[in-house]
Amino acid sequence: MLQKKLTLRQTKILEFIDNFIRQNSYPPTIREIGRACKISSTSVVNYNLNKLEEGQYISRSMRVSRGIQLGKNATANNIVPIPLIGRIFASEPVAYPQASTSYAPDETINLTQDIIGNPDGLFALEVRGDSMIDAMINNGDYVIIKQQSSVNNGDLAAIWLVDNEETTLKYFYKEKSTVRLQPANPTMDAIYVDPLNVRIQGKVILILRTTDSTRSLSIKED
Amino acid sequence: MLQKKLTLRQTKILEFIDNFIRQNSYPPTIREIGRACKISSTSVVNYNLNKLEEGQYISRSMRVSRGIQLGKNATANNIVPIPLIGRIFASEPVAYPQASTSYAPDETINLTQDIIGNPDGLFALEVRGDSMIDAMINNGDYVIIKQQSSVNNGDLAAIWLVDNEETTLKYFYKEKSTVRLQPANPTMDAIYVDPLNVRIQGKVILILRTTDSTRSLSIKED
DNA sequence: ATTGACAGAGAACACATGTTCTGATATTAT
DNA sequence: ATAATATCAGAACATGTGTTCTCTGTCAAT
Repeated sequence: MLQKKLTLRQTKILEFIDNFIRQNSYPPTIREIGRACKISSTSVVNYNLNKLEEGQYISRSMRVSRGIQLGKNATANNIVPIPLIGRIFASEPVAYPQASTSYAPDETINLTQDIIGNPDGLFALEVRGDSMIDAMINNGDYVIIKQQSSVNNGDLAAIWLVDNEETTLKYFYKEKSTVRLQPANPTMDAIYVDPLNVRIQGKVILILRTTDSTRSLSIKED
Repeated sequence: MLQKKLTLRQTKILEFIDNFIRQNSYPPTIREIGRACKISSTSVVNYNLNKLEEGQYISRSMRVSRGIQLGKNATANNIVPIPLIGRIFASEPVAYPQASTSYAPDETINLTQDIIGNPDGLFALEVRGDSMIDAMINNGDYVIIKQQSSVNNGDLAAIWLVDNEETTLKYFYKEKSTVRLQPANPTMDAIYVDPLNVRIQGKVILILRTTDSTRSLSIKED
């Protein structure tokens, strides 16, 4: 899809719509747009809105007041709720999210789609204890993990070590006959384990750390 | 604030508004609500909307079509755009966001309000190089900082060291006559500096790390 | 210079929409 | 039971709001 060039006025209108929705959580009317962008005529606003719709910057619902939505060529910031399904301790397995269609976990972490990308199969874990310090992850951090049973070389993965009966977060490298697990902290040495000993639980997508001790990460609870 | 009990009709209305907004990204009109909830009279819808507003489930903009927002007793996840104003290098000062009213930065990081709390005075920095590794912050991480000229003891702060001419992120402790800057990594020692040598630039609220190498943190650019 | 496409201004129209009034019915307290 | 209060229905009203029409001005191509 060719991205059409916008006139100065159209950019101004688009920005105003974006800000207006962010501020009021409902879209502006044609006249409100005109007032903000110094356009006296409603038809001119209407004209430019149609141009914006042609370029997929917005989409309009005809004959509907405030019937403007931001299109895919504007900033699309959908909120994605990520279920917080547990905490990583040193020696406990990670509980998987049940594949229930109507997931309604007690706690969720809300992020925007532009940060986490495809939200499918994502879940969040809270890190407890210092067991993950070799991955440069602190006590209290949240890790957002994409659930998958294999990862590429170099990915930071959540790995269940069968023998040790513990989950660690390390960079994964498959070598000839062993698996090298490289801590993120360069001052620490890698460990080498038998492939049969590793169960890949997922790939770490994001690490979230709130550093304000006066208020912990506020999470929606029921 | 006491949570008022809702009638069946009010719950139905609230649910409809929630779904409608999720689907259309603009709020419904009074008549649309009435049609969906089988209420023939607009005044009855209006009446119940006022009740919902009293209970903080929604808030209304008087005399505005579709002037309904979900209140704090409903699910309220406002997206907060945080301007990305620069990158921390080892030996460069941090540029502050200009206090322009019409802020329209080239790049923003979008988070939800429940994560970052009060969005005032927030800005984001990208960490470049390994200079922050003693704060357990990696190259490529994003730090979200609340702009303030003083911090409490124990806060993780962005500090400009005048003599060294560099910005570091360290835990701040004011002691009798010196300032102790404690790295987050417990294997590293604290440094002690003269209070006159430190310029507090802000307090670190959040650290964001994308670990997926195949896709970097996508940020809105113009 | 002439044309045609594009952008804009202003006015008018039709209808959508929030508001308000009167009165009826249900629910609750005393 | 009776009064008081809450909820509802219907209608009427004023204004908000999208749409459309005509006319004007700008700018590039011929």
